[in-house]
Amino acid sequence: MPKPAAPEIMLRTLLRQVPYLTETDVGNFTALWQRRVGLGRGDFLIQAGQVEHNLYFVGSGLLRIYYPTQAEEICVGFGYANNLLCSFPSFVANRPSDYCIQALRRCELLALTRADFQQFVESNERFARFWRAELERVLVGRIEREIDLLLPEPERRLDRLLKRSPHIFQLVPKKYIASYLRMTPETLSRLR
Amino acid sequence: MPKPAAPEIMLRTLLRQVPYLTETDVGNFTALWQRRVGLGRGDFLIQAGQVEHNLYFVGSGLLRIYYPTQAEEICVGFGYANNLLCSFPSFVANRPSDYCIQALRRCELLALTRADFQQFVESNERFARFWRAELERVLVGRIEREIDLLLPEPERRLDRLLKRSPHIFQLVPKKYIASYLRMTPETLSRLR
DNA sequence: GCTAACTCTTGATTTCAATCAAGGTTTGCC
DNA sequence: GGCAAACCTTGATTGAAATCAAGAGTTAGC
Repeated sequence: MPKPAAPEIMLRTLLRQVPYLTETDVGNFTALWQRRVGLGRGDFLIQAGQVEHNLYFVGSGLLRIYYPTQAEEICVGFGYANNLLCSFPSFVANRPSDYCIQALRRCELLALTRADFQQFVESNERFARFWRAELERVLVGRIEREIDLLLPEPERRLDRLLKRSPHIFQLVPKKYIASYLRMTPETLSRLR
Repeated sequence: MPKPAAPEIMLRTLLRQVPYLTETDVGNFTALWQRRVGLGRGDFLIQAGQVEHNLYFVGSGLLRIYYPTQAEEICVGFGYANNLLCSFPSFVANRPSDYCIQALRRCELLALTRADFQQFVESNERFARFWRAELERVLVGRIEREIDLLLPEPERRLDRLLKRSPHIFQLVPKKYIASYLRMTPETLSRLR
């Protein structure tokens, strides 16, 4: 296996794929991601009630985003290597998070503050366009995910996830996938 | 009851609330909404398989957005007066819609083509900011809706909708609300 | 205003996923 | 490498919501 590239390199490489961002844009933006965050298994990136002040880039590791209720913890998403991650409603509205984000294994992240991020978006028209496209992409993903959750049959929900994100079955412990699919680990196990 | 204002007036009035849009921005934008669409009860604004070329503004009436499956029609949202409406994934990605949008009663809409819309967003930085803020707002709404759907108890799902959107219980036939809440009309009825 | 279609409610029964329980396996950590 | 904790699977039972069914109430359209 190749040694994973440093997260900064990977972030820069990914941004260079965006055709309308200039090399200067990419350089200026990646320069803002100064803070490195390391997490061990079980550590929290954010707990419910805290305000999310940062956007993160996952260099390596795996995290889960969950909504804690009195009865249970409902898994609503995962953080993978080479993806952005934050408690989004808290980040954009600057209000306490309803969600917890927890490392499921050792993780390495880069962090960028909301203030730096917002200032950059406001000051760079091309980057604003990039962010708009990202928002649209994520929103479309959420809308598709809504269908997954509305299907009454556990089997159809599983089918859709298998089609859309087969890789998570290799990465993520089944019990979290079960929660994400709104079923018990037993039900998921029996469907396989 | 006051006679409802013409949809153009209402659209203009709403946009004027946005502090960073100038009067000229508002005027230029509303001028693009030329086409009026009238629908009768049961008519379709779009059917699954068609590509959504328009963004709509609902002047009056009520519509449902649903995902048709072989077994059933799953309701994923509603269109109300004074709101924007479209089959979003189809509209932004220019691909066939997975959804149908149907009038539940007589409706009056304004339409704007994707081309006109995109061109305006690209050409007006203030408006691009407005659209970005809209995307963030809608995305946060979707994320909250996801929790609603993940709650295993029908009662808790109903509770959350009652808190978030009590008005829909006055506007929308219960059977569609039941589908939206992932339960049968019988279950919804018994919970009340 | 009348009629027909649609809607909502209530009751009886069935079904399927949750729960409870236990054994075997894998993973993480010292 | 070995131990402990976490994880996955399988089986038996339970329970809550779906389904089936019927009747009352409401709405839309002529």
